[in-house]
Amino acid sequence: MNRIIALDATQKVGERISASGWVHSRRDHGGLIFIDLRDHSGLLQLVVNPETPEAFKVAEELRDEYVVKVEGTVRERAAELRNDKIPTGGIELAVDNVVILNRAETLPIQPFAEAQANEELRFKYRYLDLRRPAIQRMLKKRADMYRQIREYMDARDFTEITTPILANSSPEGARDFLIPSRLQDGKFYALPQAPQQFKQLLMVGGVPRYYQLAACFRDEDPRADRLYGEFYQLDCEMSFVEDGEEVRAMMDPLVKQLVTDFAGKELFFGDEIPRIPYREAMETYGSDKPDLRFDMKLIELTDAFANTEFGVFKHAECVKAICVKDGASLSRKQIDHFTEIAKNEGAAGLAYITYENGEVKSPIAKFLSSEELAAITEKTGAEDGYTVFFGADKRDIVNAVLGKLRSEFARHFGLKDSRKVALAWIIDFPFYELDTKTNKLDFGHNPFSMPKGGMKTLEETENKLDIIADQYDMVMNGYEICSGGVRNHNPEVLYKVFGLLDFSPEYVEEKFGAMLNAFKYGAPPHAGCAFGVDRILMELMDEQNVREVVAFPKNGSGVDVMMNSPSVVDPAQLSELGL
RNA sequence: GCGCCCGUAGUGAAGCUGGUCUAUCACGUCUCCCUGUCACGGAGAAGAUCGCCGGUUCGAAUCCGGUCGGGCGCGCCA
Repeated sequence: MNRIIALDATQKVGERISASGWVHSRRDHGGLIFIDLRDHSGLLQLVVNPETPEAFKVAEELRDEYVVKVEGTVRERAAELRNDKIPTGGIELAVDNVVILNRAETLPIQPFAEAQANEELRFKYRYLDLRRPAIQRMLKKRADMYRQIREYMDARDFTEITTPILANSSPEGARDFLIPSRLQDGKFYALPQAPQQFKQLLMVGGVPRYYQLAACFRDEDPRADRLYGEFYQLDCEMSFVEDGEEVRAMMDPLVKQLVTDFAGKELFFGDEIPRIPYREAMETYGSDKPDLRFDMKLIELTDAFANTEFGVFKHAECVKAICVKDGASLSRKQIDHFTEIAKNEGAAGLAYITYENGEVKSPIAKFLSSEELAAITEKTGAEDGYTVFFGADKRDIVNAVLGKLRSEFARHFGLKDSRKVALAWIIDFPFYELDTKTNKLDFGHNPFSMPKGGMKTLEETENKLDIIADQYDMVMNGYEICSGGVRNHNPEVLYKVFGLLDFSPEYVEEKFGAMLNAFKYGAPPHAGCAFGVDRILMELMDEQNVREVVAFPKNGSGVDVMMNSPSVVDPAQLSELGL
C-alpha cells in the first residue's frame, strides 16, 4: 500500500502498514518526534521513538514537504491524546522505518498558511499551490462536473465528437491564434474560437445530436470572468429543431442538476427558469445578463417628466430610476463613488432624492414640482430610508447606467446571496444592431442564427433593427453562461443576412464556402448552444475569478508565469516554416 | 489603446500628513534545548540597496515625474 488513504488507516488499528506522502509538519520534542504525513486524502500523525534509532535519525533530518515512505503499526490514541480537528485524530502510526524518497528546499510560498501568496507567485509555483486541499477539491469538482455533463448528454442520445483544433481563421469574430503551415507554404491554420461550423456540418452529415467539451481559443483581453486564450465550452447541437425552446427545454434539467446536486445550492426560481425577451431585460434590468436574485427594477419615468421645469429631465430622451432600500444610509463619499461608476457608463451625473424622516432631501428637489415628486414616490414605491437614483439621457445609456448601478448597489447592500442561483434564458435578441462608432448596421450576436420569420422578415421589415434572431443566452446570477440559437441552414437566407450588411455573395462564399456548399445538399434545420463551463464552475464554487477553477491558468497578459510561455523559438524552427 | 488601484526580508502585512526607520510584526528558515505534540514549546540568529530610474529637499520607504510588473474595469470578446 503506497498511499495514506487517511480514513482507511482508521480501519486498520493494530495492523502494520506502509504509507507515503509529504511531510506536512514536524514537531520535534527532542526525545520524540511527531510528523503529520499528508497525501490527497488528508493527514496522518506519525510518531517516531528513539527506541528505533535508525528511523529516529532519519526523522530528525526531515523538513517540510520532504517526500517519505514509512512503515509502522496503526494504534489507537489514548482518550486525552485524540485530536478531534482531523478525521484521523483518533489514531496514529508508530513508525519504525523511514525512507526519504525526495528532499525539498524551503518553499518559495507557504501553501498551507492562512494568508496566501499573491496570485502571480501562486501561479508561478502552481504545482505547490495545487497541493492545497481547496485546489485539490476544485480539480475533483471539475472532473465531477464533466462526468455529470457526459452522463446527462449520453443518456439523451447526444454523441460526443471531437472537432479539429487545427482549423481555419474565422472572420467576424474574435482575434484568432494563427498557426503557420509547414507543408502549405504561406498558409495558416487558426485555433477554433468555437466548433461552430464543424458542428453545423455534423448536422448536415446526419448526426442527430452532437456534444463536446470543446476547447475554444480567442486572443482577446481577459477579465475576472473571462480567461485569456483558451477556455472550455459544453458545445451541443440538435438536428430537426426549428424552435429554440426545444434546445432550452433539453438543457434546463442539466443546469438545474448542476446547481442543486453538483453545487448544493438553491434554485432561486425553484423548478422554473424564466424566459425573458432581450428588450424586456434591457428595459427592466438595464442588462442582457441581469442578476435576478434581487428585484430593484428600472422604473420608467419619462412620461412623468414630459412637462417638467427641470432641464436635465425635460430634454432627455428617457428618464428612469431605481429605488434603493436603505439608500439613505449611503454617505456622501459613497454616493460620489456610485456617481463615478455612472459616469464610467456614460452618464453625465447621478441625480438622486433621499427619503429621510418624512422629508425629501435632494440636490435636485428644488427643480421638481410637488406633483412630480408625488409621481416619483408613487411609481418607485419609495419609503422612508430609501433613495431613488435617476438616469436621464438616451435610452440605451440610461439602461446601461442604471443596470450597472443596480448590480453595484446589490453588491454594496449584500443582496447577492451566494447560496442561491437565479437562472434565466434571455431570448429574442435583435439580429442586427447599430455600431455605435460608425453608426452602421452590424450583426447583433451570431450571424449564423436564423432571423425569426426567415427570408420574408428580412425582405419586408422596414427597420432592420426590428429583426429578431432566434438566439438565446442563459444567465446565472448576472453571468452569461450559455449562448445558442436556431441556425440559418438556408443558403439563400445566409446570403441575404450578409447582403443586408453589404457583404457580397463572393465574400460569403470565400469565408463560409464549406458550410454554404454543404447546405446545398440537404441540410436539416438545426439548433444548439454552448455553455461556458469555466464560468459556471466559478460561480457555483463561489470564486471571484475564473482563473481559480483552472489547473494551469495564464495571467492577464496571456503569460504562463510557470512555464514562461509564450517564448522565443529557435530560428531554425522559424525558417522551417518559411518565417 | 485608455482609466482606477497595487508593488516594503522567502511569504503575508504595518509604516507612507518627510527626520530615533539604524525599517516593525507574524509566518517561514537556521542553531541549541525539550518524550505527547498536533498553530508544540523555550533560547538565540540570519535575512530588505522599501520594483526600477530620475527629481524636489539639509534629509525620501514616505512627496513629484517617468518606467517596468501585477490586479480590476472600459474598448474588445460573431
